[in-house]
Amino acid sequence: MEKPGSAARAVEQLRNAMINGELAPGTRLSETSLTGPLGVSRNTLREAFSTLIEEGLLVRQPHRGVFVASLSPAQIADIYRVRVLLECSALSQAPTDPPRAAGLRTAVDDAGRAADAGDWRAVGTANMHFHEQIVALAGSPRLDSWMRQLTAELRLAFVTAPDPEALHRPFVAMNDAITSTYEAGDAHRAADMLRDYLLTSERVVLGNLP
Amino acid sequence: MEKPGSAARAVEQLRNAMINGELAPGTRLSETSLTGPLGVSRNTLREAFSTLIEEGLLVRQPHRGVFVASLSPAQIADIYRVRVLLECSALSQAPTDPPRAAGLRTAVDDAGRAADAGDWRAVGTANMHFHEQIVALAGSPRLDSWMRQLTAELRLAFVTAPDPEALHRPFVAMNDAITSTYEAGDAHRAADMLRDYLLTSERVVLGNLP
DNA sequence: CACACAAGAGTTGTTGAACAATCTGGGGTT
DNA sequence: AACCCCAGATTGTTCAACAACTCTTGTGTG
Repeated sequence: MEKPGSAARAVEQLRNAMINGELAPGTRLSETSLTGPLGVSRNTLREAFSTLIEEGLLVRQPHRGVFVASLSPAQIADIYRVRVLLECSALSQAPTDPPRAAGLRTAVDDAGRAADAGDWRAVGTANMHFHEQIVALAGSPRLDSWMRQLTAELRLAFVTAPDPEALHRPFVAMNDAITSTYEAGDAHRAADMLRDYLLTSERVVLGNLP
Repeated sequence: MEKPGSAARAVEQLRNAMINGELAPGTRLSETSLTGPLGVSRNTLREAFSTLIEEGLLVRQPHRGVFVASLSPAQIADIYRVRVLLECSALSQAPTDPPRAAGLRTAVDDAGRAADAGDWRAVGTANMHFHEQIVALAGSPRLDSWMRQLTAELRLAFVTAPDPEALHRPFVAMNDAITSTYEAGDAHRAADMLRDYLLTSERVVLGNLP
């Protein structure tokens, strides 16, 4: 068993609070007023801030404080540009003989179950997991880490969306179709589908901003 | 003018010390014994460590200390896999009408001058700058940031090389050729050349490990 | 009324010290 | 040689204090 350590625990709590929407983008995180609820000292809290800043979930304005990151349309467009590059490359170069679709399939199934239950936040989580699994096909730990960072940041754009169902539902079926195409051995066609998928996803996300 | 702040200054000093080879990979950085030379307190030093760990230049072994990262052959192979993906994509999709080769050209010139002077460390710096400029063609701030991180880590593999000339000299001419091909408007051929370039570079780096 | 400016409060940046938790190395025992 | 235990050293964490900076407020001046 791992022993998280106070700093790592604070990081986890803050990250979950942001993903669950309890901390809206743009809100200021005061150091002194957070030491109490998190039960850590100011120094440890600053260390937790540092890692979250490196992950892009927080931004620091010197001598002014740290704020929950809020993505501009330009930043979202940048994220999708990178996603197209990473995911399509990984999928089109993935082995097809045999295909390694186990991770994709479980993510798709999770998304389907969550959609049936109407839990759109869980659908979003499963969808992000699906895309992380696509990048995992490249077999690069570094790309995996970067992709996790991308999905974490992108979720900040989800929590403020007024219509989460519109944001996540259309993509469950697309995930299934892409996975099936890849399982059938046609990685390049799956990658083409994925590219279209990402472009429409970008439009949907940009259309759901405040 | 910017006012770096103590933590940022310590980060800069440590990073330069690593790039210049004064801190060999694998050496242990004791907290107490570094507060003196850097003139910062232990807490500030730990914050500096945190950022360098996030950048991949240091690694922390819990309750044992922080060490200068040393790249395993597998990690170097991973870096080159990612470089091929990023750089070749950026170059093949770069605009050719007109080509935006100004940044590339200045980096090539810098490398040439440093090679004439026999300053191989400066040649390596200019070469890394060349590749950062290639990724910059994609126009993505995020990719720029990731690429800077890659080059910084890769330099850790350079400082221990027994023959720095063999590590950097062959690539000055190749940079020139790739830039000329791109300037002539053939981005795809330039990308193909770059791919071969990177594969041979990987072999050279792996052959120059301790 | 509009505006510049100074004082004040509040927050962040940094330091130093203290204590707990953990690793390291050596000595003794079997 | 293998094992156990202990002292020393180092890291992990917290606390308290002060300096540096920002923002707000209030005041005086034109």
